[in-house]
Amino acid sequence: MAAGDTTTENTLGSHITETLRNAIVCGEIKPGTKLSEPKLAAEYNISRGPLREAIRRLESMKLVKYVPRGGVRVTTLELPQVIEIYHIREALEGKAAALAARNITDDGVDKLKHLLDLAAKHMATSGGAYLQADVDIDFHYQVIQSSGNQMLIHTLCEELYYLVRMYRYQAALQPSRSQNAFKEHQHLVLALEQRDEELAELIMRKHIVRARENIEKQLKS
Amino acid sequence: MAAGDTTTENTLGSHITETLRNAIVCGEIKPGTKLSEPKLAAEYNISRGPLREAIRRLESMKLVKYVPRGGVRVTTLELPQVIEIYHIREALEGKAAALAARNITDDGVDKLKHLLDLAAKHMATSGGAYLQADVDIDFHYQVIQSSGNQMLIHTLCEELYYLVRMYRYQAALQPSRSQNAFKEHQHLVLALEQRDEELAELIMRKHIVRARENIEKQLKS
DNA sequence: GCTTTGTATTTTGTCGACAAAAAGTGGTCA
DNA sequence: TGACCACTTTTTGTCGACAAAATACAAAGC
Repeated sequence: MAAGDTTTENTLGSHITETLRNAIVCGEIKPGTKLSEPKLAAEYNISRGPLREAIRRLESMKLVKYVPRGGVRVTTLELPQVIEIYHIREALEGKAAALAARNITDDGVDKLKHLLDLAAKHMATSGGAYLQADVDIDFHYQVIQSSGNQMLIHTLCEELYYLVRMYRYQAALQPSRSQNAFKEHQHLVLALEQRDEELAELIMRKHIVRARENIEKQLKS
Repeated sequence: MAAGDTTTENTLGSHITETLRNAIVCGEIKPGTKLSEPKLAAEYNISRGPLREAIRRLESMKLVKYVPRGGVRVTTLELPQVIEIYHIREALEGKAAALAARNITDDGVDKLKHLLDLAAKHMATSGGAYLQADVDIDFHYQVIQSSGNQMLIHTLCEELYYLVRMYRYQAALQPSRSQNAFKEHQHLVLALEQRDEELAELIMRKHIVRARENIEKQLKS
């Protein structure tokens, strides 16, 4: 399983949160579906209390949209929303890269290099499908973690990234940009190794801008 | 009342959320306090159901910290956390300014100019206390709204800004930087009027960097 | 045939109660 | 005196039930 999974908390509420979160992210519960509390409670053999707690948490991850007295519906990701997300990623991950350049340890750099190695092997064996693999997301997670900014880490990894994953599952990105994306990651590691904050931020921002442009281009067909 | 207040939703849960949110932001419930569910429920004459819903929402605003089976405590803002927040603001509001330069209407520019006028009057009458007034926050809200990015607007205005306000209430910022901050706002409006994305982003980022540096300097005494 | 109105059903919002876990209390023994 | 243990109290997690609101549906009127 990829990075970023929260530890289980031994309570029904957090367990059902994870279950529903995965189901939504992976598309098992389709976008636009209305989440009926009685049905879900029956399905998972729990009462509505913990279920409502889970729904509130999914709401803060923006995976569902809640209308008072109207129930909740699974978020539908249309192109405009995806573009919005990528603008936020550009700003936030750019800053994360800058902070990482300031705070990353030699050990952290090694971890990133290791992930690049894994990616290279993966691309060699599976015909260049870098972006579809979890190793890409793992790379971004590692950079974010290296920023040392706890609130930034939480905002990105526990709130925004579930939406990113959700989009990936339903978009099934073409691997066309894999070669470029991989090289951009290599550049970023170089900048981080030199502790160059401005360059790291610039590279990360361009990386995400290109990803967004690729999505826009792709979704016009 | 300042901008950014959510509309009431006619449900006990959202009502108690607003009540508690205001109480925490204004410092009526002190940082570090444990929120006891039975006591709060008795105090506000509601059951624990809606109260728990409110707590989950406050959690997503990062106003309280929740430990499973350990209850919730009101967030304590120490200098490191405040610095983290300002780094995120720098990235997010910088991007908001850039998007605003792209999307703002002439009407939006007029609104910002009107806020500058209000600020000028306020400074003239109350001896330069610009930053302490809500008109400063209103200005930032208006810029963010002009970005047109709904998710960015929500992230900043409904999640991050309550923490910013909370810090303001407990820090009682000195008005020393008011003159400079006001001028920086003027510069930003100029850039927005010219629809210069890069300049708007740069000005906003510098503006927030300076605010952060001011806080760091001030809190070393 | 389409709209509208009134009824039935489902669903959400809210409550009070119980069980398990945590925190607090007091007493015993080294 | 201080550490450890048993017991009590409080608090959290969970459940089932009820009322109001929303939805679905059927019959009546145009």
